[in-house]
Amino acid sequence: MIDNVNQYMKDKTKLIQDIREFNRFYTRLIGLLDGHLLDSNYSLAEARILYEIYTGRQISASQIVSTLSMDKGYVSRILKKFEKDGLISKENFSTDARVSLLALSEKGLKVFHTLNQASNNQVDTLITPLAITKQKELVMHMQEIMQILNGQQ
Amino acid sequence: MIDNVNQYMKDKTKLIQDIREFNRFYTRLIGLLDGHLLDSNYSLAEARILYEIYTGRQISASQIVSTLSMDKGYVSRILKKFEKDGLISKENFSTDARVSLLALSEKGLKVFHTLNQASNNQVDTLITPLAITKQKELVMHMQEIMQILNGQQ
DNA sequence: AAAAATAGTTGCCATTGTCAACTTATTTTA
DNA sequence: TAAAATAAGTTGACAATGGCAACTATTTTT
Repeated sequence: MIDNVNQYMKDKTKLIQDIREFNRFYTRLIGLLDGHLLDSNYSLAEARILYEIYTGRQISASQIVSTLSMDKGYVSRILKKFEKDGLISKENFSTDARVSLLALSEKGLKVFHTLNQASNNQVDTLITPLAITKQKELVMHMQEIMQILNGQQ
Repeated sequence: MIDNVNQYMKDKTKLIQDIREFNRFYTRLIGLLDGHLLDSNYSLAEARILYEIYTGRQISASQIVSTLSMDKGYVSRILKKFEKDGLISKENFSTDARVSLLALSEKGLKVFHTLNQASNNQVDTLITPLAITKQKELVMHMQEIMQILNGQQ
């Protein structure tokens, strides 16, 4: 009985180590990918926010804050910069005057597509050396991980 | 023929989108894990360097620079802080006077273990809700991803 | 032996990010 | 329904992070 508990603990410790190895691996990988994204005038944080606005269409600042776990002051400033650069438009949310809904302007969409294309190219470069079957396996494993960690997709 | 090429492009575009979705997912996850690590006096960059010294034992600054893709000036400063805090010792490398070999001191080891334990606990919390079989599957998928992206493990 | 390259340090500086206080609007509670 | 609590967003102040280039001291290359 005690031995079973011990064995369980050892197994779990091993699993935790393995997960952390992956985390380090992927931290490095993402660091490389994101680092070189910075040929543009936009930082990683900015690109992430831009992405949220793009997919969210009519998203509020506080939604961005919570999905990206960023400081609201920080997000506020970035949004201000986006406005100054003409990347987004704000619209008053009908039923709550505290809230503005954000959307990309023409120009914002253009900037987004540029960044997006750059990111696509990086991932393309990453997987191009792999056989197509390997590429598909890779994605499959990624989706499984998301499924497991999310409960569902 | 042309159709085959088109189909191939479409498939690849889809794969790239899927990979980027995972990257965003994992960026958020790692952000959450690392963010809360900062109850300590050490930043993520510092923790990563500490980890490299721990596992590398007798590692040089330039090795850290290259494995973590960090600026050498930045690394130099962090190492100086570690020395000031008494976390590391430097030893002259016999055959090259430009190089020092770094190792954790007693105290450095203690700090490392504290940070390490905190990280372990976070991962533990992450996977505890999962059935053990799911935990094992999770790790398996992670290892497959590393294998695929690294060519070999 | 001169030139080029490498390891590491330092100064300078811009960006990034955190925290708390504050305003305005909304929701909850008594 | 008035007061209190909460939420959205802004702003000021400031610290932490990190990039870049110049520099010294070695070592390697030509």
